[in-house]
Amino acid sequence: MKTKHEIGTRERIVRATSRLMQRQGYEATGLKEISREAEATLGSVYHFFPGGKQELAVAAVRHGDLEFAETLREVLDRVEDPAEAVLACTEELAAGMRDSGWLDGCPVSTVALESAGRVPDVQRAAAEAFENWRAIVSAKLRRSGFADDVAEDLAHTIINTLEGAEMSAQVSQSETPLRLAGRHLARLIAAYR
Amino acid sequence: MKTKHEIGTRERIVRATSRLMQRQGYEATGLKEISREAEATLGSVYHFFPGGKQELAVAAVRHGDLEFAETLREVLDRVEDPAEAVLACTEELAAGMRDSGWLDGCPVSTVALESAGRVPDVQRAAAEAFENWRAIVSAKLRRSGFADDVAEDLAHTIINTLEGAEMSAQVSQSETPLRLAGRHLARLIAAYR
DNA sequence: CTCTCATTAGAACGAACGCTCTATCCAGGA
DNA sequence: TCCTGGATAGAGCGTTCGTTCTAATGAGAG
Repeated sequence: MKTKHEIGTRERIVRATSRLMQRQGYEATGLKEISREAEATLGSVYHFFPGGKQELAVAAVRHGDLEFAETLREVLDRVEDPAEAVLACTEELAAGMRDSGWLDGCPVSTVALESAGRVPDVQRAAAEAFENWRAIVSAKLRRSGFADDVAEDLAHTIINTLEGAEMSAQVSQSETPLRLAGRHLARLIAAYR
Repeated sequence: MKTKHEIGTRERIVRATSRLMQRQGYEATGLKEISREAEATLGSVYHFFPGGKQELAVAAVRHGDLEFAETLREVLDRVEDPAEAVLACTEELAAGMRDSGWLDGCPVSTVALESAGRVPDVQRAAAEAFENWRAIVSAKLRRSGFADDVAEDLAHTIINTLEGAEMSAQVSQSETPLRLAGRHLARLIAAYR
């Protein structure tokens, strides 16, 4: 049975992996570091993830996927107008980034790039994350009256621009890229009205 | 003296490092692998780069910076209309990505994300690369009659959207993100005319 | 109580890591 | 001709890597 009141060991391991890989990436994050951070032993890590580091990274990417999907849904539901809603997303991202001292970027993108062409399972999980986020944005646009194909296409660029601006903001330690992305995406959405 | 006819050892090392880190990132690329790929010995690597892996990564990022700056300038000079020119950039990126079997993404972004908050020298070099590329796009927009501040701001989002779409294209192994980015950026530029 | 098995615990493995070090090579100047 | 110093060469340093393995633990079922 699961430990009743406190958080389960498996979940602690996944969260620690996600947090560490968000900040350091896949290669720079060691299993001993993960087990230390999760307050679990190496034995527990391999008990829950017999597939080792790769299986662990897939779980971490899925965790980051769900995590960001939830905040994305929340912000998009809070603001009615889709252009303003996307703008609100950039504010949210900028705030999170700044508050972490420019340490917490996208929980998926670093691992995604490192795994591309090298660790297929992880790459697939990352692609699924991007696709999930895109679907959330696409649904919002359709709810706001956009035609299906326009919404699908726009959602691609919205997510990708957010990703690019997030990376640029982190590397340059400035909110400007995200603020400009918000303004320009709002204008783009308005242009397709 | 430099070896006369053939390419210099130092240059071979930088190119090998840039190529390997483009595909594998900073952490996954070893110094022995670099020296093997560059057909140089470890002694030569440390002779030219006494600062070790970090100094090597800075040189590799600068190399990727200049490399992409050149193709960017070339494409933007070839097509007069700025919206069509940006579209041409996405075609160029899509072609390069596809032709490499989705292995060669942005020569800077993977290393940029890995180094963020962990290897300041490399992070700075990556930020400078993004800034250089932005300046090239900004100059093109100004040449096409855009006001200075509009050009500066738009250039930010153009580069960041290209980066995001490039990452998405690589991870999903599809040209679609880049094609859509081109179409939407063209529309955005037209909206600011 | 005893049995059972999911879970915890951590020592140990071979391989690879970044880096240091000494030795050698060899073209150009004196 | 000898000397000098940039360049090459690679063995080996200590450390850490991902992984494997055996043993202990401990709560619930019978």
